Amino acid sequence: MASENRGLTERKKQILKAIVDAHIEGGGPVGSKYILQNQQLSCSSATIRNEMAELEEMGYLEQPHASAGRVPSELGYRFYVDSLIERYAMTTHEIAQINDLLKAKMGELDQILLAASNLASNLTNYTGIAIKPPVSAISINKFEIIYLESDHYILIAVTSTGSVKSKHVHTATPISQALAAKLANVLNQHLKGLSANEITLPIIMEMEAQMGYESSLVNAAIKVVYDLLNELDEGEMRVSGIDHLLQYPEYSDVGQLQELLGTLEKKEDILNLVSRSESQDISVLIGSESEVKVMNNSALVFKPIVKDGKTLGAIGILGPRRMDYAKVLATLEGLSGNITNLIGSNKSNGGESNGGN
Amino acid sequence: MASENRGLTERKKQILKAIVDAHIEGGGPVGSKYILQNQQLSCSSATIRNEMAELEEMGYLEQPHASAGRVPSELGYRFYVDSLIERYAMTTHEIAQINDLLKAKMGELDQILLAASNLASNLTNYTGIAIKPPVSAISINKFEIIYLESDHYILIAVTSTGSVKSKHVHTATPISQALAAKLANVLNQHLKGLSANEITLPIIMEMEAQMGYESSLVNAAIKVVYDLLNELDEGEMRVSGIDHLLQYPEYSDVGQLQELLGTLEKKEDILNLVSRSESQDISVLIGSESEVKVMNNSALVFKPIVKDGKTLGAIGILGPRRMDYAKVLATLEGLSGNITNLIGSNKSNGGESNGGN
DNA sequence: TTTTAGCACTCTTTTGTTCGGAGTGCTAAT
DNA sequence: ATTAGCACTCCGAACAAAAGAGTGCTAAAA
Repeated sequence: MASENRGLTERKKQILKAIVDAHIEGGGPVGSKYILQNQQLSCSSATIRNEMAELEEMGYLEQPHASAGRVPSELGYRFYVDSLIERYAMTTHEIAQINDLLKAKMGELDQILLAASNLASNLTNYTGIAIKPPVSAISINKFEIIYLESDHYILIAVTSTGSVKSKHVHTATPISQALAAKLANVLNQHLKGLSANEITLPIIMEMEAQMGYESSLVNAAIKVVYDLLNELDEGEMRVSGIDHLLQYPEYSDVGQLQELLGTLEKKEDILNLVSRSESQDISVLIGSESEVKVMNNSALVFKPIVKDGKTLGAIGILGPRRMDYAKVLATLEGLSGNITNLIGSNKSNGGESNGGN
Repeated sequence: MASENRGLTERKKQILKAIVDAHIEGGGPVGSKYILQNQQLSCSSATIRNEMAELEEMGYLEQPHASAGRVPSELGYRFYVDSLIERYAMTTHEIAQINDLLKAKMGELDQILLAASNLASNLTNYTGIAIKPPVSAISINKFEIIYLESDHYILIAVTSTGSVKSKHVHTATPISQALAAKLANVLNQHLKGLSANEITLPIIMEMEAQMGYESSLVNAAIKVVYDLLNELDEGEMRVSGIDHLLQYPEYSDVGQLQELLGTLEKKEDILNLVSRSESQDISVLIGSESEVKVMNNSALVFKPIVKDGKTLGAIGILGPRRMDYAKVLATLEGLSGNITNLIGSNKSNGGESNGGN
């Protein structure tokens, strides 16, 4: 394939780019005459027609029906995105908007991601996606217990990613403030740094032994810890700006739109897709490149948010295959830069924060 | 109005109900002939036509155009919901589904609500909504500080509603474990039970005085507390199953659908609507009854989730005005019952839990 | 006085037809 | 290798006609 790309003459590239641009702009098939007008090419429409026929043969273009113009194929888009794109410079206004909104939301990572995807959606007029990938092999770095009543305490856990989760626990046997402290101690001693499947029976037994008479508390606590680790494992995804999709004619077909919304609701597919991507850079998935069947005439662009080598989340854009890639890429790039700044700058007074994951 | 309702003859009621039922079923206008066939009435279509004309005059029916059948008006639906509805009995299968899913999700209230709205959406085939109303005048019952490093601690707050919020704090001046404990102490002493606007300067001053040399810590902490209270104040709303909407012809008009999705995205309107409702019972808002302009041909049904007299959240259903009210009401009723059970039963081993709001 | 049958009328929806435009492919000339 | 020209194809808009559904009204029946 790469060698074929090389094989494209300068003029073919120009024509291909012109077609993709025009199709992104207008949505319909693009004809030879149109290109001739909106592009300074020193040749006639007939020549363009010939070139287009060749481009079609090579797989970069498609023809909806015999006497229609050409539409970029998946391969055509891929080529466009990979090599023809003109970087879109964000306006200062847009940059200011990003700064304002994200600064204001400087809070939990969830909130930042959500705000970012919202913003991305509004800036680009496509659908925004905020993703928190499932954190596999997560562990707990610190336990803390808040004693409330004789049968009621709150178990708090600080995870290895720095986020804090809590759970209310109601005990069958009465506890005291001191007992709660002791329990916290035992938990910290034995479970620190362990992930869900590293908590083995021997460890539990030892903890029970150490708690003596109150060993029943251990069991309850362990169960809660386990639940907690599992919850952290789940991954989340939130979508914003679906209404934007409706403005594009490709989604005026109710059936397909419904299918697309369906996959957006199910979430697993996209969540998998994003978390399986090992690249830390922007990914562009066009149409059926992404095993998710439904996305045939859609494209998904996303950028992971990375800190200290760990992927904490991702923001993305979902839109029609003919989306304005230049703008989308620039927007995501800009946003992710801001987010990374925001969560990287630890020396503030308010400080970065992570609430319940 | 009530007197007008009274004025409806038995036959008029029967006809009205038949029309609403038929329209809910089919979606289109309902004609006199159709009613005659699907209803055992001892009269002819002409009589029915006369009755329908009268019902229209009284405001219960509408005619899309001169020679079409009749469609229930807003008033017609209202009457139907208020007095004609046959309670829909949930199948045991549905009940089992509810139990399974909710039990499994027994975790944070957010999660329960979300799961419930999801379930409601699937059971009814409309769009589900999970709402956490803004908790005005919320206060913090307990502070706790987890010391991490010399310039980094986690501030944890247990709110009056029992949920737990946390924030990482990075300090400008170095702290110690002991100092962190002292700070927690001061916070607990002075801020317990206060809402955001009850934290006055004198209180802050006194706290600073009490902290002596380390008074700068107080300021930073207060700011965090303040942020935290504000975040709690926000209210949240999540939507599931928008794809269901597309199956109803009333939403095949892209423009209107887009508007509706727009209001769903904005959230404030619906959030206001729900939190302003003082009833603890199921509310049914039909069309323009709810100031939200867009919902002209939609209806919103929601049920608050109440515990100890406090509204903790709400689950709802959004769908076309001609929705299957019987089923929707029964589903929400069933779900809310289960949720109330779930969060009410405090004496379990795993226990109810509230993570970061 | 209420109900009913019958019929004329209205409005929508569907279907078929026509027609123009846009765009291509091909061929022959440059 | 490029171009002009032309025949051909296909789609979609516009229009007309027909079919269907349902009403309102009138006059007769109960």
